[in-house]
Amino acid sequence: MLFDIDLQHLQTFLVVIEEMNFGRAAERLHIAQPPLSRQIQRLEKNLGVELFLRTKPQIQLTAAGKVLAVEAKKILKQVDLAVQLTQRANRGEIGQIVIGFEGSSLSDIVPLSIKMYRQQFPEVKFYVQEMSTAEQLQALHEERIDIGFIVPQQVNQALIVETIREERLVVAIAKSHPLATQDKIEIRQLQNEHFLVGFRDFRCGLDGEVMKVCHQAGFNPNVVQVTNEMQLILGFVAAQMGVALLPSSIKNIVREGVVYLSLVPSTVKIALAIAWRKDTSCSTLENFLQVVSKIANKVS
Amino acid sequence: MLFDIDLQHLQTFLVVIEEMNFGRAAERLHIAQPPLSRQIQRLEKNLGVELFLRTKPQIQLTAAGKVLAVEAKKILKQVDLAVQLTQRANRGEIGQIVIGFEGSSLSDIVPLSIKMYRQQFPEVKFYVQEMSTAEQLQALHEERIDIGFIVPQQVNQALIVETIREERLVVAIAKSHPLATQDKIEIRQLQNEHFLVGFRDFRCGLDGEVMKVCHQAGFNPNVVQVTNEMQLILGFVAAQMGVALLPSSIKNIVREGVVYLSLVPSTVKIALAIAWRKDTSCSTLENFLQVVSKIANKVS
DNA sequence: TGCAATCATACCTTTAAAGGTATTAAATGA
DNA sequence: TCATTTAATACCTTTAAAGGTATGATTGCA
Repeated sequence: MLFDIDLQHLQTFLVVIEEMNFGRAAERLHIAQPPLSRQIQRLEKNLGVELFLRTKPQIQLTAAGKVLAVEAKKILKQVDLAVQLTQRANRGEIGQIVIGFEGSSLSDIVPLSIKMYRQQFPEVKFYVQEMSTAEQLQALHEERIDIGFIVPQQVNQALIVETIREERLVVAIAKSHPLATQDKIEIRQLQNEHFLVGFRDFRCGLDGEVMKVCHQAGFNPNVVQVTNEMQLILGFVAAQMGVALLPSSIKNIVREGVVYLSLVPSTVKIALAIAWRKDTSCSTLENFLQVVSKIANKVS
Repeated sequence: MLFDIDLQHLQTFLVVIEEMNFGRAAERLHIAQPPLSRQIQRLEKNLGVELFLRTKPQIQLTAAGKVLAVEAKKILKQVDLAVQLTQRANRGEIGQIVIGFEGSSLSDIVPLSIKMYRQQFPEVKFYVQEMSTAEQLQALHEERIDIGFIVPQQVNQALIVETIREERLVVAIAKSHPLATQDKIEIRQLQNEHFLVGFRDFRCGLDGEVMKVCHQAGFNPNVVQVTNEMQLILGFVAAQMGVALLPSSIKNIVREGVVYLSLVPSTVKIALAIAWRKDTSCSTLENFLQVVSKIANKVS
């Protein structure tokens, strides 16, 4: 075999070099001198190279021995580092977390969670991307994201979904709009407005909830598919292109030209959930999940 | 022990990763599946880290496993390199040779030997320095040089001295000097001249031979200690500061203003020898010694 | 010449790991 | 539900290496 090299032997070899004396080296290693001699002999045999000249009063390193001395130190250092890194990864201290989110969660729970998590695990990297609930579920299966902030729904059993809060809905409407003078509004009052929604399907996620609310109020909303990005939606609202139905935490985002009206009755709610793969082997994620729960309890 | 990591296990681990299947990996390693499973288990136990998720149809790497996969590859590569380097050093293919020389050997035998040796071992570095025979013997003991080109003499038994050639002596004299018109000269004709010699002692080496030759001719030379460097000596000769007695191979160095006169009788000779440590463990040097012998036979 | 130091050798015991076969357990999928 | 796949477990043998003690060989030094 090519790698008939034993790290233990390399370590022993370095101790012998430090002492330049088999007896003392053996003492330092808490073994007798003959076993140590044989360990070095075995190393030499495995390499096919003589490492020491056994000149009597004082042994000497051969040229090859000097080369190996340098290399062995490097190897042991690298092995040590590898063990460290592996164990740290195991404890979730290093690595990365890719987050998907839809809607308003970015306005409070996601940044707060990341901030708190960072205090404990500063070396974990975050990648955050906005996508619809449906896209997130797909991305979770394909392992493109590690955790999704979604509107809860029935999912494949490979995933776990945990609702972390419920929010009331608010209507984002242009400040100049006639209806904007009230601060409460009923859904039926909006039946002639354009509803700004995302590009994707309406069967799930935030847009799905919007459709459901309208249908329950007895009308089919006049939707305009614009974008999934919350900031852009608000931009379109300000530009008087329509109204948007959003979770109330959106109120954290104050935007010129846009006002938020509470939707009545207040029983109309939308839930936010986190979803992740059941078989996740990632301690980074497990630790993050705990932080998210803690933050969710505080915020709501 | 810290390094209870077995390189064999790391290699096995990488094969399992490539196959992502214990059975196939075992097959590739020509062992049965249970021993392979145990090897991975042992690796995991030694690290204190789970590397695979044994999900049934398809195993998965954990986050820590992914980290180790990267590190293990690096380690194995480095070990491989270390073995290569050590073995090459053992064969004398890499390393360095420090040469000391006195007198004229630099004008032919040293550069020719280095040139020939380089063809076979291009990666060995050479360091060449001029010093007297006495200094070289000291430097050999202190391992500051690996081989010396000296005027042969009795040495400590830790060194080996091997004469490689004998040369006649020539007199380097200024072209303008009255004696420079002849092309042979007897030593007694120089008894009133200044003899340019090195800084160091006259009991051995080239300068020692010069003293001996003069004493045998019945006079005590009028010496001027200038420098050990041959090129500078020739410079002083050209500047008419005196004459120098040098081995005939110095004639390879043609210098404006300096002529070389053969010394008669031609029985007056000086030997050149190489010296090295008996306990040298250096294959680079052993190979170089062979080359030097070959060159010495050709040149003389 | 004999002593001290130092590493190698011989010979023994113990231990750990590797390797094998047979079987079990779990999970998927038809 | 049953067959199939796949890894783990149980149990065994063999082997290699580690460890020990006693002793021998070499060499420098007093």
